[in-house]
Amino acid sequence: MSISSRFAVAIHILSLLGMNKDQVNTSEWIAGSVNTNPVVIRKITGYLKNAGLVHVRPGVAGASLARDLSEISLLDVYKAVQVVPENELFGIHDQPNPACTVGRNIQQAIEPLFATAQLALEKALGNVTIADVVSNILERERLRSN
Amino acid sequence: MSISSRFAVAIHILSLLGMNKDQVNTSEWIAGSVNTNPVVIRKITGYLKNAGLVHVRPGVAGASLARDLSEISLLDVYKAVQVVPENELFGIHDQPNPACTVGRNIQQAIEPLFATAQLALEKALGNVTIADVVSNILERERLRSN
DNA sequence: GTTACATGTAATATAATATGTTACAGGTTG
DNA sequence: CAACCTGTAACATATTATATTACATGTAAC
Repeated sequence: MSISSRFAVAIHILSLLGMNKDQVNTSEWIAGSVNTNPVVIRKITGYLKNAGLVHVRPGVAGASLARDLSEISLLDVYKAVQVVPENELFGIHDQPNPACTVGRNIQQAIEPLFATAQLALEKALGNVTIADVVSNILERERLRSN
Repeated sequence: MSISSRFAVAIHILSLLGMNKDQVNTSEWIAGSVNTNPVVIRKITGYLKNAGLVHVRPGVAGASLARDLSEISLLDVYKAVQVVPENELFGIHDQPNPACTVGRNIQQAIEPLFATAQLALEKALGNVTIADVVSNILERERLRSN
């Protein structure tokens, strides 16, 4: 099973906001680019707002960036949209048998190992910003027109 | 959402097999330690068998290691039990709008970034073996008895 | 202040998935 | 043959992701 595409959609949204700073980006308009329902966009935008990444206000059309794209890492977005429960990228089976040596120690033995792997993932996400994503998009667009 | 605990259970199983090499480890016995149904164990053991990590035969009681524990990394197990579709740790929304600059480039722009993060995760998992896990378990067990 | 329109959010529908369980077919050993 | 195990299909249940409808609330323009 994969990590929710909500993460990818959030990146899509932020890229749009960065490229259309002078436009009014309504949830319906964004939904048209992402190809989903406006409510889905509003929900995700809500996560981004709570994380302080975008500005949105009830009744006022459009979302806008709260920070420069170069100051929003993929990790910021990843955490904002909560696609993975905090420190629980890897699920652990609960209630192993305490009467067994392995059973009564496995959870604590595994936990730090999983945490290390998770941190490696997060560090990689922290090394990239949405500005990088937009640069990449623009580069690809340039190549298309040739 | 977290990665299936099937991964953690598989580590549990292999740890058991390593610590009880002289015993006959039936699916029912293992299930008792993991605290689940024997069929679940047999299913996971099947994955491990397909990956060449354990020996099991229809009709013959017990599973056993096909390799030394020090030669089974968490990454081997992770891949064996297929808790994540190949190269798709991160889900991507499909069919973004091709009429939009972002829509028609976002997938290809994001893909390599996600791949890099995924590789970082896998590399971390590759650095640890089941032997390390068992050592950790034994160390914790020693501390308990003091 | 009322009209038009946008966001926020609850409620619901549907599909996919994880986990557990029953049932049983087929293999192996004594 | 008898006892027992693994492999696996079939099914139940719970959880989750995504989409959708409906509507309450906020804002701005006229």
